[in-house]
Amino acid sequence: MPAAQQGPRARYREQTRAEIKEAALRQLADGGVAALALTRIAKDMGLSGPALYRYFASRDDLLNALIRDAYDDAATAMGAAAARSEAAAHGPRERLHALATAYRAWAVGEPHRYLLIQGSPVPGYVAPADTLERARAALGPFLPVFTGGEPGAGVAPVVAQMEAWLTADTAVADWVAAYAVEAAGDPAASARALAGAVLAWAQLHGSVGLEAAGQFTGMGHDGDSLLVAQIAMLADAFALA
Amino acid sequence: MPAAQQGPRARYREQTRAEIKEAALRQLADGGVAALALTRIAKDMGLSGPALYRYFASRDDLLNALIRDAYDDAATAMGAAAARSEAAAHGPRERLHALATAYRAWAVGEPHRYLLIQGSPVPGYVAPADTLERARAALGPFLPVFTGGEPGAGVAPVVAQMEAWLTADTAVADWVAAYAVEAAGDPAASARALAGAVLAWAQLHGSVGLEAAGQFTGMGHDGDSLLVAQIAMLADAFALA
DNA sequence: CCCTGACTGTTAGACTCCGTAACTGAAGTG
DNA sequence: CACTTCAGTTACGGAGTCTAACAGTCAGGG
Repeated sequence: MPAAQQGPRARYREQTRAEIKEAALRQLADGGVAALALTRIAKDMGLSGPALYRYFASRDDLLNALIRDAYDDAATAMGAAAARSEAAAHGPRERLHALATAYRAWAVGEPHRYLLIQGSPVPGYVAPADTLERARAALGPFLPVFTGGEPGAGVAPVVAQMEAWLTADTAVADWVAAYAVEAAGDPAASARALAGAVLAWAQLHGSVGLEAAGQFTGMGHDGDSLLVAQIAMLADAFALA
Repeated sequence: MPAAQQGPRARYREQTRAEIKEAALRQLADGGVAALALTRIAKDMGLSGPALYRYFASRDDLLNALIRDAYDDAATAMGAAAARSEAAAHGPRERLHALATAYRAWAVGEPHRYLLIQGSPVPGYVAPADTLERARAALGPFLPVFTGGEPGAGVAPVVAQMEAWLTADTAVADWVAAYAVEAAGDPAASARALAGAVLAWAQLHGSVGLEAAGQFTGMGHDGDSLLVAQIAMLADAFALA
């Protein structure tokens, strides 16, 4: 829905919202979530304090908007990587590699945004419903990679659990069906896909999350080779070609 | 150094510091880092605001103390698990399993403390020097597990990088030598140990970090089976017995 | 035994930030 | 052209960090 012909007022409003989010991301980049202060943003923009409340109901509201944007951004990055790899007629192993690399590139390119969506949440925090959908869009491209895999003994329990989850939660089943089209109607293949994607998520968060949090600074390896090793293990566990 | 015969004043001081940290952990547990407020702690303890500054120079100082404690706690938990597994004469694979399970148990038992040490840091934050040492103490028990492994092709690049790191950083070499006594003087075995430990760290953070951050709530699997699958992959990659 | 000094606590206050209330001016809209 | 909507303002209350100045108290040396 392009806000183009929404009237000049609405357009200006969207523009200002975007400008606020830009300033917020700058503050986020140096100083973390704690450093994001509405008053400071206002000062940066030449506005005065409460004016921002015309655009965002609260600091949390702004933060949620940033989270949404980050998910969307990550999802499009992953979708693009999937399309590229698809176009290159890669095999599953190579596709997994491409997706993982894209994931890491996005995350370490903007670590503050990665930490925003995958970092420490407030204990009481419950993500808005659409967040779950966006997260699924970001991880969806991993699903079709594993449909043709042959899970080894180590990961078999996870596959079994996923099969149960698929029957219990239709939303998840729909998600899997939407991305892993080959597996549609095949419970075993769907469970494989889901298990692979979840494991990929965990593997990725392992190295990428630590790297984004700066835990690797001063260490004698680069995050890329670590990630490559992790996804190689995962590909082996599913006997990907 | 037991503060027992340090005079009654110093003893009382330590006791109050501990009491403050307790209250701080309670606030941390429900509400996250953002909810930790010195004034509220003071109110909880029947004190009034600035009194706490007699015990901690600042909010950050208190936070650092909590981080130190958390590392120490995690390190002793891991050390105990290692000792238990050693006593049971477990093989490397079983030892890895025991260590990983202990790691997860500590982390999900007190997720706020795990997130405190492995979660999102402030961008400009530089850990105090002793933190690195404590982190090494927590991860050290993983080192000896991998000395006898045979790294497969997927993880070989990481092993190679670790070998280079070991020659470049004597502190790391000392750390490895201290925990992986079998590998002392054997560069290849030391590199294997280091690579295994770093990969184990990444694997663990993958599932445990996501679980501690609450990302698995409402999902159809338990964190334990995911972790078990991940360490099985790692054990396979090093061909552990 | 008492006196001194260090230590623990207090209140007052400066500063920052979030968020609300009430008001003002200037657009867009009928 | 009148009217309404909306963006912006100042004023304010509440919470939090931290400093400053001051008061009571207790340990330990002369």
